[in-house]
Amino acid sequence: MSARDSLLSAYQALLLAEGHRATTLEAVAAGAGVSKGGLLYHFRSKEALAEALVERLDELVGEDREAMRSAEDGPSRYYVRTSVWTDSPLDRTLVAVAQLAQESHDGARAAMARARDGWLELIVEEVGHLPTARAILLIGDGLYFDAALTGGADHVGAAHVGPDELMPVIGHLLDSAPR
Amino acid sequence: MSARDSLLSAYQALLLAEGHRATTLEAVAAGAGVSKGGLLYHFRSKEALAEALVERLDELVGEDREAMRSAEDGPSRYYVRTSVWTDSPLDRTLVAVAQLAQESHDGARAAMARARDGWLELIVEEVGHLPTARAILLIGDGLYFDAALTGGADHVGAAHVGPDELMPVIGHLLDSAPR
DNA sequence: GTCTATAATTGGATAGAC
DNA sequence: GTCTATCCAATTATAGAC
Repeated sequence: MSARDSLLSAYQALLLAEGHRATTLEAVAAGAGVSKGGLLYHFRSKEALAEALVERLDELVGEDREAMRSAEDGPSRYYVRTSVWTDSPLDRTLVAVAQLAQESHDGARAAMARARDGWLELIVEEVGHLPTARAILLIGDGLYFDAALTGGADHVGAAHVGPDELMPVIGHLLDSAPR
Repeated sequence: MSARDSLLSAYQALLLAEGHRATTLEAVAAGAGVSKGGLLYHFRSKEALAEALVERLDELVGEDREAMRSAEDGPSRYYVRTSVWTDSPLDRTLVAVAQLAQESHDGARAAMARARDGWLELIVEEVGHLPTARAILLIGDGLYFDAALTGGADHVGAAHVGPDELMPVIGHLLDSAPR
C-alpha cells in the first residue's frame, strides 16, 4: 500500500473513533508510520485529507449502488442487510464521513445527502410508496447511527438484533406497501 | 435563568453544531455572556460540563419515559412521533450527547445506551415481538441520525417525510407483528 | 460571582536539510 | 519522498484582583 493510502486509512480510522477535531496530524502520521512533514507532502492540509476521504466515499457509494441495483433479493433487502455494521470499507468510510458532517463539514454533508438520495431512489423504485421507502431508509440510518455512537466497535448488547431477525420485518413492509 | 443554566445551554448548542473538541470554553462563555473565568467558577473543567449535560439527559429521558408510557396512541407511535426533529429540549440534549458519545466519551455512551434500552423496553411491551420492536427503535434512531448529521438544522430536502406520512407505516408494523 | 492576566500545552502549517 | 526544527495561533486551566 502506498504511503498516501496508508495515511488516508489512518486518518479514516482516527476520524471514525474520535472525530475530526480530535484527529491530529501528528496522530495520523504516527498511525501511518511517517512524520508530520511526510504527511504534509501527500496532503497539503488537514482539509485535503477530508476532501480525499469524501472522494473515496463517492467511489464506494457508486460501487454500492451498482451492487444494490442488481441484488438478487432486491434493493431494499440489500440496503438493510448491508447497513448492519460489518466493518466493510463502505461502512468505515461512511461513518467516518458522517463524523465530518456532524462537525459541520459542508463537503461531507453534501456527500452524505448524495449517498442517501441515491439509496432512497432505488428503494422507492422497488417499493413504489414513498413513506414506506423512507421508513426502510430510516432503518438503515438507524443501524449506522448505532455504529457511529460507538465508533464502529462491536455492540452485542441485549438490544442487539442481527440482520436475520430484521429481514422478515422488511419483507413485511415490502409486501404491505400501498401501490 | 441562572448563569449556570445559561452556560450549560450555550455548551449544548455549540456541542450540537460543532462537536466536543470544537466547542471551546471561550465560545461557551461568550455564548452565555460571561468570561472564561466566570464559566470555570460554575464548572471546574470542560469535563464537568459534559457530566452535567449527561445528567440533564437522564432527567429528560426519565420524564419522556413517563409520557411515553401513558401516551394515548401507545408507546411506539409516541416514540416515532417525538423522534422527528422538533427542536425540543430532549431533541437538543439527546443529539448533543450523541456528539459526545461519538467522540468517545464513556459517560455519554452509557447514557445513550440507557436511554435506548428504556425506550426499547416499552416498545417491546406494546409490540410483543423483539425484531419488530427493534425496527421501530431503528426508525427513531434514523430520525436522530438525520438531525445529528446537520446539527439539528431544518432539513426540508426532497427525501424528507414528516410524521404524518410515517405514522401509518408504524401502524402497519404494529398490526402485523407476530404474537 | 465574575473578571484579567498568564502559565503550560498542543496543533496546524512552513522552511529547508537530506 | 521523508525528516527535523520552528513559528504562530488556539486552548485548557490556574492565580489572584475586584
